Amino acid sequence: MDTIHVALFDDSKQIRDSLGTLLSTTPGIGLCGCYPDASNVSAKVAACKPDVVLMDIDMPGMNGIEATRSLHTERPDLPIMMLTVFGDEDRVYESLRAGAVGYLLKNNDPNAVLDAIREVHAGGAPMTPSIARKVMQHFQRNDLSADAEHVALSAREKDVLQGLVNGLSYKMIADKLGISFETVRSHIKNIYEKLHVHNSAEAVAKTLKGRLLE
Amino acid sequence: MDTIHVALFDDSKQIRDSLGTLLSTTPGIGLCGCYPDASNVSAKVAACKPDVVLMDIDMPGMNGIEATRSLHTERPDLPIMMLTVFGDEDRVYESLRAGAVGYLLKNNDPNAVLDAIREVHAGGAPMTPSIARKVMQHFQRNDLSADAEHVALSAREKDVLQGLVNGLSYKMIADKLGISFETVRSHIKNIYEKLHVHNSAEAVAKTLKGRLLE
DNA sequence: CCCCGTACCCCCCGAATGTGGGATTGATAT
DNA sequence: ATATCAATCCCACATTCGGGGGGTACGGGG
Repeated sequence: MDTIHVALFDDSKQIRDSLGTLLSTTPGIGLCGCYPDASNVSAKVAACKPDVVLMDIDMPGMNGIEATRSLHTERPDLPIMMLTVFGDEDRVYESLRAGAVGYLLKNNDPNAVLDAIREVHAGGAPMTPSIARKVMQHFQRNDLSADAEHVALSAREKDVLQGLVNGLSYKMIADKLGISFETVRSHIKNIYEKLHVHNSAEAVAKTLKGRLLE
Repeated sequence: MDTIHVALFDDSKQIRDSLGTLLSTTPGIGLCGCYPDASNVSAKVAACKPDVVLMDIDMPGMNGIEATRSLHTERPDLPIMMLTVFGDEDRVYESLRAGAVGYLLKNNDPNAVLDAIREVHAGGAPMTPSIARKVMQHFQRNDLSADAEHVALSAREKDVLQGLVNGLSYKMIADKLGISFETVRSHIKNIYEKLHVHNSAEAVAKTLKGRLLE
């Protein structure tokens, strides 16, 4: 399978025509679907089976961000790349949060477009440095609190802690793990001591902020 | 201030010489410090006052990742860029988590190095698509749970919830906010109803996963 | 004017939690 | 072999929570 099948969503006929032609005439890349809007996006994608989706951010009806969110929820492994114009960083950022893996500027030169498609298909995430920086800020923000602590929890303690994070009561954790209520309490005591906390809320907060369950 | 001051940490004399020469002879960029190791990194940085730090990942003594973590904790706004060799994605990724904003391949051509420095100084985050994809995966992972919910908490409810996240008991929250214990309980009850949760652990988990306090 | 949401306060009661002791296994390290 | 430690279980006790009521005051919309 060496041809990358691409589906294109864009309300501008001009873009569809120019990008569509580019894609279908490039060896190794094929246009398998071309749509002016993203309504029923999952049905359309199911019909044309693309390897990569190009999605305009601005579209009438269902906009590209919502379509991306919906499609990404359903098909997390299908890479979606946004099409946008220069300077629309906020919405690009929103799109990335919604599940897009990268984006393309519409006025990019044809080679950049093709490169980006190949890159995405190969598992990359093309983006400009300024967007990457925004992403990085979110990415790093959490590590401030529990940075160096690196607590060593046993496997069983992690199970119990995961239960707490999921909002389960001691009894429910016991049932779920097939152990006794008292054992859960024991584990919790040990966990609290290791984390230096005194209640479940603080334990969960420390767990999530410090990514102790990864 | 149009000259970008760069500090360079690398244990290889060859790299220090070649990169150092490149940096000091380029208009608009200046080398303000050049060190073979990252011990006492914050003192060194305080001494030479760089705008951008270039940090080798591999160094004897304190390695570049730890140095980055320490420096980033102390000076979150100082951009740090890692120096590495091709294929070391895991450690690049770790570095980004530790606070670096991007990285450079050591065998990059000189123009790429200079471009990256300028980009970082301008607020960008240069990285290759494959690293960006890794970052994106972490970035997107959280939003799955509480995506569309977007609960509207009142200002006071957020105060109380913040208290829970900080591990405070009802009584401590009451003291901190200068309201009565019973009022805290009222707020908590309302919060639980809005979040559809039944205990503090679940509330904290939902809050942190869904970013409800931003 | 009345309704609704917000913030604030109060009571009761049963269930859950936090903390302080234990104990017993089995595996692993010394 | 002996110590250590994770994992399992148990009890007792005080405190905290969670859910159910109830209330006042204030302000903005309908």
